[in-house]
Amino acid sequence: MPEGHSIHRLARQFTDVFAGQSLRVSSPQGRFDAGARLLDGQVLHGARAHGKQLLLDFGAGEDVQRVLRVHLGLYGAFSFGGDETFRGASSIGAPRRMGETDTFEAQGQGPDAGPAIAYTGPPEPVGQVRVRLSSDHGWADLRGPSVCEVLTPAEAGAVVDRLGPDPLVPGTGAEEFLQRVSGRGVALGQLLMDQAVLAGVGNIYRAESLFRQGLDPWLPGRRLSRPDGTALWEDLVRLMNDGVREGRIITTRLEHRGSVDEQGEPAPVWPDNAHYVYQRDGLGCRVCGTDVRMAQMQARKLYWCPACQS
DNA sequence: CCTTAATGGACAT
DNA sequence: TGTCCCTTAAGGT
Repeated sequence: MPEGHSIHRLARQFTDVFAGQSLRVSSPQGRFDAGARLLDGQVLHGARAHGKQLLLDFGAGEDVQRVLRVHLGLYGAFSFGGDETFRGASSIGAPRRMGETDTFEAQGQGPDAGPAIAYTGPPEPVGQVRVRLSSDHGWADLRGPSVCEVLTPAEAGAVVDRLGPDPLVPGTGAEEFLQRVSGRGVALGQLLMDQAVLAGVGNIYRAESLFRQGLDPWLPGRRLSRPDGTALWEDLVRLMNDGVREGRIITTRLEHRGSVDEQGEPAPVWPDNAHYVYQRDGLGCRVCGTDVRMAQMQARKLYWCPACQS
C-alpha cells in the first residue's frame, strides 16, 4: 500500500478539491449503499490522515456529524477527475510501485484542448467502484479498499486513539515512540510495522529506515538505546515528509545513488536507485557490497544488509 | 496472453 | 495460519 505519506497526500488533495462543498455520495458497486445514503448531500468540512487511516469529516451544518473512514489496504486506490480546479489531482493508491501515476482525467483540459469546455459530470464508473464522491467541479472514485465505513466523530476518535504516533503529524514526538518500544521483547522489525507503536510506516519505510540507521531488524525493542531510537524517529520524520513532497519513497542519499551528471547536478532518481535494501535481495549493498538478504518476518518480506545492520 | 506478487490489516479458524 | 479486498504492473510464455 500506500504507506503513510500517500494517505497524507490524499487528505491534502481531498481538502484542496472538495472542502466546503456539498457532495453527492454513491456506491456504484452497491456494497456501500447504506453508508453512501448517510453522507449524500452533506458538506465535506475537511480531510485528515493519521498513519494509514484517511478520515473525511462531513456535516450538514457547522458541526462534523459523520466521518468517512477509509483504509486502502494493500491495493485500494482513489482516482480523481474534473474541471480546472482538479488540475494536478492525481490518482493515489496501490499498487504504485513506480510512484503514483498522473492519471488526471479532465474535460476540455490539456494543451491542445482549445477553449475550456464546461465540466459535465463524472464518467460511467469503470470496475468495482466502492464509493464515488462528486461535486459541481469533479469526482473521486475509490476502488478495492479494505475499509470504507461511516463513523460518528467519537468512533473516529477511538480509531485514532488506538494508533501510535505518526511521524507526519506535527506535535507527536520521539518520546511517544520510545515509550512504546522500550521494554518490549519484540524485534524492532516487527515493532515498526505495528500501527499501535508507530502509525504510517509500512514495509518499505521499515526496511529503509533500519538500514539508514544501521539497526539490526532482530534487535529486541528493549535493547534499542535512547539515542538510536531518537535518531530512528527523526529519520522517519524526514523520510516520510520527503515522501509527501515527492509522492514516492526515496531513501538513498545522493552519494549512494550514483546519479550525478557531468555538470554535477543530481540526475533523476530512477526506480532502481531509490532504495537501499527494499527488493534488492541478492544484489550488492550500495554501501559495503555485501549481498542484501531477505527473510519473512510476520508474513511480510524483510530486507536488510547483514554487514551494515548488526 | 497468463500468472504472480505487491507499500495492509481485519477477521475467521 | 489462511482468507479476503478483487487492482495493477511486471515478468514469463
